Amino acid sequence: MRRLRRAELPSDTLALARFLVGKIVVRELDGARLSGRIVETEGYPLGDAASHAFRGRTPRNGSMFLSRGHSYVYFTYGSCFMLNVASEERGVGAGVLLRAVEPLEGIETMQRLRGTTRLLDLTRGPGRLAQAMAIDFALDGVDLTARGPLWLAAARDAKPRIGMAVRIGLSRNAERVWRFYERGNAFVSGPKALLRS
DNA sequence: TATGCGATATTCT
DNA sequence: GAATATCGCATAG
Repeated sequence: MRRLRRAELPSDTLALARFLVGKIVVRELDGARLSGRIVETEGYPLGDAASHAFRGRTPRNGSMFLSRGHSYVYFTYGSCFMLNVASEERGVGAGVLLRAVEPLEGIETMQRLRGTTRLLDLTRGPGRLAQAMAIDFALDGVDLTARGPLWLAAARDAKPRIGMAVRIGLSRNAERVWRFYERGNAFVSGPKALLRS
């Protein structure tokens, strides 16, 4: 697999959210390799009231202000880690949430980490995806375009057919169509009724 | 298949 | 003290 270079990443948050669908997340864990093909993302662009960066920089969201291609990992609902990709220039706070992947390598390890063998429950949804790939605060702020424990790889197959939909679980800016997904892929999370195109 | 609710901790008000 | 970029189990239809 070929690692993505920072220069390949679109420098606009929503363009990056669309670009990442079909790309691959790779997790190097104790010499083993876990990987998954991204099938669903959400953009949290500059000025978005639903973005963690909206009210400025804090200790929690600092990684959103790194240059694009760095990870931003946060914890919510008392039990779920979420993996995001910082999406703008250094000093600007914005990001793309990775909501779901399709498991490729290391499925047995993911099953152990998740405590289930059901393939569809492994990485469908942001909290599950983080658990399946052993992602926590230790991976916050990592450069995903460099060699390391977590990185992004180029797409393996042809460009996916991309659909758009509203984001999940928000109250502010909930009507914005800033979720991107691969059409027809069973690993896309959320109610089918929200898929608009 | 669809909807509802409790668990859980970090952050900001 | 309230809200939250969720999950998994429960119940009903």
